[in-house]
Amino acid sequence: MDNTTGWDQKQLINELTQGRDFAKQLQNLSTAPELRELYVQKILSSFTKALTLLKGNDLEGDPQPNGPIMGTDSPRSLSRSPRSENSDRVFKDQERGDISKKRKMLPKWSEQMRISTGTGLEGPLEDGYSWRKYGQKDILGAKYPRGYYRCTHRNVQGCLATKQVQRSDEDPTIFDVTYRGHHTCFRANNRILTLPLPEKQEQPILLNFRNGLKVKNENMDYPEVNSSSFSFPSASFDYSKPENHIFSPSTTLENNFIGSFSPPFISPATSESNYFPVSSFGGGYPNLMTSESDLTEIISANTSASNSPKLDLDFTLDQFDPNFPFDTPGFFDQL
DNA sequence: TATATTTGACCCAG
DNA sequence: CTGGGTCAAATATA
Repeated sequence: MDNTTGWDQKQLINELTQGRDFAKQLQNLSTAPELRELYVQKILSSFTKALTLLKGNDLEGDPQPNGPIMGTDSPRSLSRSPRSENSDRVFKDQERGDISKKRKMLPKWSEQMRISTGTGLEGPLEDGYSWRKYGQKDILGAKYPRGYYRCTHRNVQGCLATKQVQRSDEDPTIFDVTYRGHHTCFRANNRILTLPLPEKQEQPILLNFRNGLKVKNENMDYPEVNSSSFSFPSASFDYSKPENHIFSPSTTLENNFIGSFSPPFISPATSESNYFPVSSFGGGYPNLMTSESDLTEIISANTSASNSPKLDLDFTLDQFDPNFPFDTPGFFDQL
């Protein structure tokens, strides 16, 4: 481990310690849900920083996940045609390398969701997006096969989002869903989530939120760190306490959400059209975050698990204010 | 018909 | 070489 990456062990320890301390404080907080969120924030920040330190700077790359790289589109699908016979593998060359790199760069995170058998919800696990299955594989040591899904709109809009669904060995009610890449397709307005057709889709979604299990950010390189990620029990969210919160309809509502770090605008539905000004997001923060996308992933994943789509009400992208107050006190704090 | 799933083969990273 | 991820022809479904 030559330290060429330049991460400072001391700093790393510091970050981790800080994270631990915040967690402790969080533990001791019996009230003030807002403060709790704040600490969760800080913990996240610390670990994110620590991760960044570990990864070193050579890994960060990829400042623009959805950038023009895609312009080269998938050489595979294009020149793939006749795979049979001879030829075919003649012209793979550099294009392949390109693609595999791309694949590696795609942000990845996973969620575990439990379903109750008998509700009729079994495989698909609706999450508001439309997926198309493109493969299934038996995984070594796993009892159940893993399903591979990609966004339905890949061809039309080049949306590279994919997910894998793996049923747990011992607990068939638990599905491990790993998402990879952002949705770049437009089609998904929150409407889809907010007013999901009849009931078929609604049920699963609600179920997810009910049991909202855990969400973890996965960097592949450090699985151990990931395993220490946070879980958000169903009740991580109680705005049932008016207390001194001014629960006024418009303004405060937003504030409230933001303050408690549950930005509705990053709900699973909106996150795909996630082209909000990144600059304002990571602007003040150097390259501490591996990449904005990474962070975004965490956020969206979290919200998807703990935030009911019903809460989105009529929130639409149109309402999204580009001047979103990221400067909310405590937001990423000193990140 | 068009669109989605199934499924065996292909390809690449480790 | 092996295992995991993907492709695309065949098949199923609307």
